[in-house]
Amino acid sequence: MLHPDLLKDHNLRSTSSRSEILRLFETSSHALSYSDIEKEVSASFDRVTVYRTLRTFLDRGVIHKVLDDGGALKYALCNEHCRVAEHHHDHVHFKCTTCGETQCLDDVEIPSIKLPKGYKAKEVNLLIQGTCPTCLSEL
Amino acid sequence: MLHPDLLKDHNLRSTSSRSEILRLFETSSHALSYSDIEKEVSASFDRVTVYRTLRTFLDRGVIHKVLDDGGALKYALCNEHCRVAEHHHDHVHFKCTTCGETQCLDDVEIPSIKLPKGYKAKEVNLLIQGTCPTCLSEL
DNA sequence: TACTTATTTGAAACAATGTTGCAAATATAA
DNA sequence: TTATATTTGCAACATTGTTTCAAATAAGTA
Repeated sequence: MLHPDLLKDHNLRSTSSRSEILRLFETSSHALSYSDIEKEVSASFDRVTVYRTLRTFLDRGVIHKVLDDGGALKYALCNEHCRVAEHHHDHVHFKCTTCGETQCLDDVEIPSIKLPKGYKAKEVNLLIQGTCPTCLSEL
Repeated sequence: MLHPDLLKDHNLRSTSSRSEILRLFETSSHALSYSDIEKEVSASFDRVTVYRTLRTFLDRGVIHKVLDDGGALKYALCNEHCRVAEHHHDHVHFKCTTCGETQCLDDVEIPSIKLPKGYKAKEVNLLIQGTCPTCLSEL
């Protein structure tokens, strides 16, 4: 499941910060916030480098934003469905309000939404909040 | 359309900061961020009071959060559909990436989403981004 | 391999967003 | 009018995010 050439594929120079941060995304089951990443790499890289790496990954379509209704934005790896080639992006994320983790639900389709006249949609984000299977089973 | 007793209705003491901030929401056609509000009331009230008023309004169900994939969260007045009484909250918002304004689309229904087994939803937020009628007509 | 150049990084400074503790001020009820 | 619980302002702090610029480095070329 690892993509050793994901950087090259996106025309990005291979640097240790990018490889390391990419590895974090590849091995995480849930979306990561800046602070999640900072915790892991603060010994090796500067804060600013983390922010810049995230922005670069976003710009090149390596990761996408994951909405959060709390403090900070989160990010997750793009899959085949959300390549730049696609004419528009749909994302469904589930945030567990108990453990705080947010997962991409790639298999859930957003039914087509009928917008009022005059609105033109480019990107659709659905954030569902509730309790995840793990936390539900621990109640 | 103004609710002079919206504060009393929510068991909130009537203070000038609350009335003023509530008025901003009632007269705005789009969701407001902290900085939108701060711009209007900084001469009269302290920053902290604005943050605390927003939190109080959220806690009491006067306003709800409006997701944004950029800098800061936004807020908008709750309507009849999103009272605390309801067992769960559904929100549809449209953000125009040209003018930056976000509107509540109260008339748009979120079709029911089938979640994978084990997930329990409490709140659903749909953020649609694109171009609003006003900006479309100015192209 | 060594050189060249464009890109990336770290460090410092700054700006915006958001929270907490505490004393002073004020809304409401008696 | 007074008593009390709530709200406010202020100071201090914490987190999140950006910009500038010089130093370091990745990658292509001689």
